[in-house]
This record gives sequence, structure tokens and C-alpha cells, in this order.
Amino acid sequence: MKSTSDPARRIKLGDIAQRLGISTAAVSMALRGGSGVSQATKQRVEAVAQELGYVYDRGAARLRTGQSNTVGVVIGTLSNSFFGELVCGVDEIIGEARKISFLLNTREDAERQKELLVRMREQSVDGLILCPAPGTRSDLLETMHDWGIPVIQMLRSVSDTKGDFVSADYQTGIETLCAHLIRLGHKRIAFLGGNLDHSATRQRIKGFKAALDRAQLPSDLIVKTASDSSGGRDGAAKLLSSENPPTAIACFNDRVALGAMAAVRAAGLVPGRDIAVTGFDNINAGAEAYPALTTVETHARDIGREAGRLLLRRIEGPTMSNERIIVPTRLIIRESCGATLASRDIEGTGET
Amino acid sequence: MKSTSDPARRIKLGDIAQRLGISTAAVSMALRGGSGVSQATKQRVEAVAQELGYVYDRGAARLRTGQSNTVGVVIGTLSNSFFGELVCGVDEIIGEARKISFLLNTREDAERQKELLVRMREQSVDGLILCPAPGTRSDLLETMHDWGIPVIQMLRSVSDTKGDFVSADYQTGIETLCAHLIRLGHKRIAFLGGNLDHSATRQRIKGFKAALDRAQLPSDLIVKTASDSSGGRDGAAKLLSSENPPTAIACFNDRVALGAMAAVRAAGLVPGRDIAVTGFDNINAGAEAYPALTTVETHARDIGREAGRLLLRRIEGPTMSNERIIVPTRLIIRESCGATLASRDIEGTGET
DNA sequence: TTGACAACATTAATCGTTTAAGTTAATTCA
DNA sequence: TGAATTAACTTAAACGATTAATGTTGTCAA
Repeated sequence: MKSTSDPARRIKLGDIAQRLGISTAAVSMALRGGSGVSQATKQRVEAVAQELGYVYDRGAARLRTGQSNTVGVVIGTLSNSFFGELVCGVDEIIGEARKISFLLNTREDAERQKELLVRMREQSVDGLILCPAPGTRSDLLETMHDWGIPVIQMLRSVSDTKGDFVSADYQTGIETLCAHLIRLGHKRIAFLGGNLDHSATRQRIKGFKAALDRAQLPSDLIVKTASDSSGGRDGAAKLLSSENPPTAIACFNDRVALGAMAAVRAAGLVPGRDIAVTGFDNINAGAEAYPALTTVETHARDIGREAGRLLLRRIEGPTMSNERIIVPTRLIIRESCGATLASRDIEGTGET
Repeated sequence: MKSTSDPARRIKLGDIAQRLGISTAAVSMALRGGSGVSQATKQRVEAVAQELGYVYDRGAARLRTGQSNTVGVVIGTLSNSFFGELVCGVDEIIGEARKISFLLNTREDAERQKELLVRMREQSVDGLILCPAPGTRSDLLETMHDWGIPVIQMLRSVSDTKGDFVSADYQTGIETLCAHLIRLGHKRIAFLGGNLDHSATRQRIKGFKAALDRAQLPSDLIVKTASDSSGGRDGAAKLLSSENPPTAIACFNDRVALGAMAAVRAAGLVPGRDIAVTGFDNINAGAEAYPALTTVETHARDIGREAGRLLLRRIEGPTMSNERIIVPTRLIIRESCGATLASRDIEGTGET
């Protein structure tokens, strides 16, 4: 219609005010708060705003009010669809609150993370949801507090006690999983993956050891590899070629497990029959794998949502006491652990 | 050290200026441009900025300059790791340019997309990378032009000729793939997935038809389902139970293919032996699947990078003529198409 | 008639940065 | 030498919104 019409100067409050012969203050009140102006004026203002094609300048407003209505979401990777789900959950809640989110990728590098945080500060974000990169200094929370930026730690925490935190119950999750493997008769269980040192890794290993120790089984078969499929392949290959290979491999996450299953195949064995392989997170690809992956559901999207909600609460009430939200996990028994194959009479599609 | 020390007032240029007995203008020049102040002053300014803990207020700067140093990345989902890779690629380039990106999720809803775009405008982003939701009005590009926001269309385009565009060569990709299936002896090939109507779907279907028509095979076996694994399951189940089922299923993307393979299994058949199943995109999970998925590599990360670079160029040169970058695809033959199995077991299909 | 009290609007300062235009004083050049 | 140039700063006006403080009506009770 009017493709290249005007010189496209940005319409501002003043333009509306001028048109109506009132002050910009009145216009501002009419468009925002509501109180302070008559209904009649409010309507006239809205009409003219519409007509002129007014666009709110959040930047200008934020300069005055200090509220940017943006938040930062800082994570280490997006290649894993688990994090995709997580981010979706965060975004859902943040979006409902009419805020928008910066997505920042640390690539699991603490140095890079530091830079990104500085940029977030320059942007005056209202708050941050952070999945701290390994090697994050433990005084990060104090620093952020000094900066006046609320932070929610997600999945990983820098301190065991301080700060807001939302995560899955990694330890119980893997304990339950290992208990299941033990119940199936496995006596030699390995843990595979988790080469990055952060709380979520430590929690999983802790759960692993606890379960095995309780059953008086050796809990020292831990192979640290990259937490992706290539890590799974390499690590499983190494385990299989060792002199006393495990009969079950509990993997750090589903991606590792899928890689491990591929390595098992490559060695001429069948996962779920010759050797049990389990994952963690319950990404889609696990349900579709063959054999379908036994894993632990961590409700990624819910965790993201909880983190989003907690951040909003924290932004509202900076003095509110800390919250640590641990979302329960759920064991999902499918085929890769050998459970259903072992008891072949039962036709199992998983989802216990 | 000084955890809860000061009232945490934000240090501004004026504070540095005062401390040094110079004007804020000089400080600004010292910290930004460089020219206009002596080296000596510059160094003194930098030292004091450091000492006082000065933080650049990008918001304030942007109000003055109009440059926000932010871009918006608008996509429909993050559950598919293909998009995760894409976003990583974009972020890489955008980050190098010292900009940061808002990540917005349309959930493939054009209405929602409209809202999100308004928010981007309110934030005065420097530019947008957009993967248009189905149903996006074709005058979107004009609107964005009127708004003065450069847009790069990614993967899908609203117009066949207008605007900047970066995508994979979907049509050739699927043509090559189908040609391969035909060479393997398949005479009845179905297309599965792609229920959303956008250019990327149309391109794929076009390639599918072209390849089959050329071989004088029926090209009407198209089942539109959700482009995720559940769509793959449902669609494949339907195909298998039809009276004259296909011998090969070319899926819209890898997620659909993984779902389809699961359905094939559930029907008591073996994918890659009894029926060929192929994907598209080459996500990680495909390589780890069993049988490993034959697919078409679309170089998600590269596409993201190209889109990022193009946007930067466009922001620099608003009058530069349009670019349409089509990144070539590559057929990746694994096992799910039956190629390797067929040549191993059967002599009937002859060559290769 | 006066005063009190709402209700509605306005004035003017402010957020922190940039930048065009102006001021010095030192340096260069013919 | 004196005019012209330049380097190094300063001044002051933006950018577009918000909001405390203030002003102007109009209504109603006493």
C-alpha cells in the first residue's frame, strides 16, 4: 500500500500529543498505567496511536525506569535437544510475562561465559537463567549480586547451598535406574560420559556409586567421555574391549547412550540382549531408537518453566529467601536395559 | 570483598569525567571511537573506568545512536536438534560481531509470529533472521521494510523472488535421494511428513515428484503428517496397513524417519531390509540409529552462519541488492535405505 | 461564599550516552 | 611573522519515555 511512503521517522509520544493538543505526559499515562487520565482521553490517544502507527520504544522507557523487560538465558549447547526443550520451557513463561529472552551459548567455556555475562549487564537484563559452564568460579553469585542482577541457576549449581536453583533430581534418578539394573541381575555396571566437571555430573556419579555400594557391587567402573554420541561410541568401544567388560552401561545422558548402542552394534553385540545400555533425560530420539532406550525422564520443559517462574518471582521480590526446586525424575523402562527382552513373554512398549 | 558495600549506584561516564576533571564527552570519545582524545587521556580514562567498575549502558547509547546491537532470531521450534544447530551457527557469527540475539519461538503460529515481530520492533533490533511460520502473509517483507528492519529469510521464503534468503537446496537434495532409491529398484515410493505449508515443504515435494516422474513412477503417494516422530509413526503405520504399501518411504526429515522406523518395527518388519526409510537434515540421532539412517545432509550450522553473515552485510549496506544463498546438500547413504544390506545379501538388484 | 477535595492535565527534570559545533592553544607553513 | 591548520577538549542539545511536583478545573458540603 504505502511501501516507500514517509521518511519513516519514528512516531513518538510527542507526535500523538501534538495531534491531540495535549501533553506527552498525558499520552504516556493513557497508553501505560491507565490511571491519571480520563477514559475519553485514553480512547482518543489509543485511536491516534493506532492511526499514526506509534511504536513503543522500550529502550527509551527502560532508560527512565530501569526495567528492560529482557532476561538472559545462558547455556552451554543447543545440539542436544534436551536443552532445546529446556529453553522452550523458559521461553514459554518469560514470554507470558511479556518479556523476551536473549539466548547465549557459552560452549561450556567459563571464560566465554564471563564475557557473555558482561554483555548481559550492559544490556541491563532484568534477570538471568544460568546453566554454569564447568570451571565457573564459585564467587559468581556474589558478583552477580553486586551487579544487581537476579540469577537462577539451572541444572547445575555453583554452590550447594546458596542461590536460587532449579534442577532435576539427578541423584535419585540414577539411583533408581541402577537399582533396576541390579534387580535385573547385573553385577558389573559401568558409568559412561560426564567428562565435564559440574554439579550435575557429580550428582549422577554420586547416585551411581550409592546404588552400587548398597548392593556391594564394584562402583569404580567409571569412564569419563564427552557427553555426546561420539563420547558414547568411544567410551563403549573402550569398555567392550577391556579384559573384563561390564554387562550394563549406565550412560550420562541419552546422547551418550545412543552412541554407546551404536558401538555395541559395531562390536557385533545386540544392545538390550547381550548388554544393557541406559540413558538419561528422555529425549525423543531415545523412544524411537531400536531397541528403545531405557532412560530417566527429567522433564526438561518443566524444569525450564520452573526456572522461568522462579526468576519472575525473584525479580518481583529481590529479598525473598532462596528457593531450590528439585523436579522429581521418573524411570522409563523400555528395551535397551534388557528388561523386556529378558522376560520375553511380555510385549513391552515401555512407559512403566 | 565488597559484597554488599555501596548502594550500587551505576557508574556513568560523568563519574569518570568528574574524577579526572574532564568532560563526559571526552570520556565517551576515549572509551569508544578513539579519535578526538590524546593517548594519554585515553589511558587515564580506561584506568579510572576499570577502577570504578564502569559498565557501558548500551540502552542509553542505542537511544542516542539508533544502533541496538541486537538481532532477533525467529523460528518455529527448538525440539528438533536441527534447529538447535541452526541457531548455534547464527549465534556464532552474530556473537563475533559483538551483537547478541533474541531467540523467539513462533510455535509455527503466524499470529504469534506477528506479535513477536512487534516486540522486536519495540526493542529496535538491528535486524532479523526469520524462518516464517506457515500462513505468514506474503506482504511481510514490505511491512518489515516499512518498519526499517532488515530481514533474512531462513529455510523458508515468503516470496520466491524477493528478499534475502538462505536455505538448503531441498529440491535437488530430495531428487538425488529419490534417484538413489529408484536405482535400488524401488518402484513404489511414498513421501511422508510435511503437513505445514511453507516453501521448504513445497520444495521437497517438488523434488520428490520430479524424480519419480522422470522414472515414470507414480508420484502421488504423499502422506502429510506432523513433521516430528509421532507424525512419522502414525503416517508409516497408515502406509503399511494400506492395501498396496510402498517399498520405500522418503521422509520429510530425520525425526519423521525415526518415527517411521519405529512404526515399521512395530509392524514386525525390519527397516532397511523389508522396507527402505530415509530422512532429511542429518541430525545426530540419525547416525546413531539402527539401522543407521540414510539421509540428506543440509549443513544446518553452515546455513545458520550464512544467514548471520548475510544479515550483517545487509545491516551494513541496506541498499545492497538481494541475495539468495542456496547451500548445497549431500546424500548420505547409510543402512536404512537398504543399499548396503541389499548389495550384501541380494544379487537381484544388480549394480552398485 | 468559602474551603476542601477529587479528577484530570501539565511542567520540567531525568535516565546515560553521543555528537555537531565551538573554543583554546600549540604547531605548521609560506 | 602571522595566517592557517590541527589536536585536544568542552558545551549543550539531543534520543524518547516516565514521573514527581504542580496547576487548573469543577463539585459539593457547610
